[in-house]
Amino acid sequence: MPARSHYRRVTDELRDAIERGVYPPGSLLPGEHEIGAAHGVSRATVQNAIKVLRGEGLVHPRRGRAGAGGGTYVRAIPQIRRRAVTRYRQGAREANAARGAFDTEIRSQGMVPRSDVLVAVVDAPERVAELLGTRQVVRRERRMYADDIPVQLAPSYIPASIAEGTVLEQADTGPGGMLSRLAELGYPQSRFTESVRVRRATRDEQEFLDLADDAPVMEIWHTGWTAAGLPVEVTVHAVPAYGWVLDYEWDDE
Amino acid sequence: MPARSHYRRVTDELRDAIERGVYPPGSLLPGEHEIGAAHGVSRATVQNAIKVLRGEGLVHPRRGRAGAGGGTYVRAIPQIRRRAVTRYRQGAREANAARGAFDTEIRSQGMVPRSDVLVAVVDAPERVAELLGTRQVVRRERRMYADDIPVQLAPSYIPASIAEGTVLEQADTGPGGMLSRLAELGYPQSRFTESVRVRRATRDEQEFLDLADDAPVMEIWHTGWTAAGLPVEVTVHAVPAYGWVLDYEWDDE
DNA sequence: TCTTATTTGTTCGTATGTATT
DNA sequence: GAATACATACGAACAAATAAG
Repeated sequence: MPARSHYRRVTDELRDAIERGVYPPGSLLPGEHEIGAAHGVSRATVQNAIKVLRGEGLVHPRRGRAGAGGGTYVRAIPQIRRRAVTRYRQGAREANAARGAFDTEIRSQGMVPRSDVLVAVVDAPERVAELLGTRQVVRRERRMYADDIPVQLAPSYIPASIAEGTVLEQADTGPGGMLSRLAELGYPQSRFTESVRVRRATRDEQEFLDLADDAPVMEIWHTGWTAAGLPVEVTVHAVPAYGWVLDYEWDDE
Repeated sequence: MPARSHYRRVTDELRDAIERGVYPPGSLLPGEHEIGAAHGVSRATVQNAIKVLRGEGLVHPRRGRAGAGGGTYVRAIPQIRRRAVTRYRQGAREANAARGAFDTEIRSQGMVPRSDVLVAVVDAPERVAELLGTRQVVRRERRMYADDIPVQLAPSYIPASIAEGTVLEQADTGPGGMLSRLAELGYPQSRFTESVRVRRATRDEQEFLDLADDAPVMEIWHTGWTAAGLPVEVTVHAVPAYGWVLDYEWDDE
């Protein structure tokens, strides 16, 4: 009887318990020995089960003594909806003095947005250089949080010829964010292309997003174009694959 | 320096070997004992490594005697690009007597498309009923292949009031596929919405797409609307998360 | 600062089960 | 039935991380 192997049964039961609130977000799962005893299986089997949940980003173990620090924690997974078409509209970006699309987006879903930015002039990665047609770029590396939970890592690239020496090299780009400033600089964007794929998280992403090392992320390559067909900005969004929903809409022709 | 664990090292080396063509698609990896001997680790460690590759859909073990059947196979992962906006245009769908969007899409990428369809009148799943505003629907369950490799599972739902007794209940919907027939029936679609998320594969999907049971799939909810704002078709595409790239494009306002 | 207790992380060896030819 | 190779499980051991004392 293949039925269901032990570790899958344990996986399902733990997941179920988590989803039904027996172990609410932020709480601690019982220790591995304890779970094993409760289900009548060995610790190795419990670990197999937990490994699956880790890959799903549902739990998040830390070594160390229980009580403080150690144990396997249930993660709060913010389910975030990203409305690609509407989020870039000027009205949305600048509503209530928001600092751009992410700000508005998170707030509209009842969470508190926060983000850090690291700016530098760098050599563009190959694919970015191809898209922008130049190697010299200003990189704005953003790390974003919702309710203080890391939810997105997104470096943006703008040709240095456009951004260098402007407000785009500062952390806070003001109301409406980067797109509003680019428009003021003479590069209003009117067309967007996005490319979505799923891949394993990189080391950096694992660390920042607190993901298991075989956890999937969605990678969104976003390019903004002027009416003349000039690409002026590329952003590579990386988000935990299980935590986001991407919405698109368009008219035929 | 955490000093990579053994199984991660083995994972990386196997993945690297696969990507560099040492083990080409369709070929057989060495047995688990053999890999273990080659890397100086136990079989359990090798299995940990292979489990990761399985989750990525890169390999695909089968039990049974070597030489025929048994062993761990390297999967041919067709990398497929789905151009959401262009694929639904009439010109694209009907080019060269194609049977719809998928046909054209796969052919344009140098592969041979094939698909099976199963049609039935059913009660719509809840979310579908909400979207279409009716419970009675015709379901067209499509299983799609590229170069004879299963690449997509996609049930479509059309209100029974529209589809029942029409060509839409037949397997082959003719040149241009479902959308062209719906247009002829008086329901041309002019607006589309899509919603993308990542989730674990269901049992059915695991089996058909030949995925590990914790493998991620991308789920694309596609809705087609008439100019009057009537939803006439919902399709839920499920594809292996690591094998597809989704392209979108739109103009601002 | 050092030690210690606790908890997860990795590995091994071994055994048994299951699918396939 | 026999042989092969993957699938799961157990028990044990030690490593690494973390915090408390």
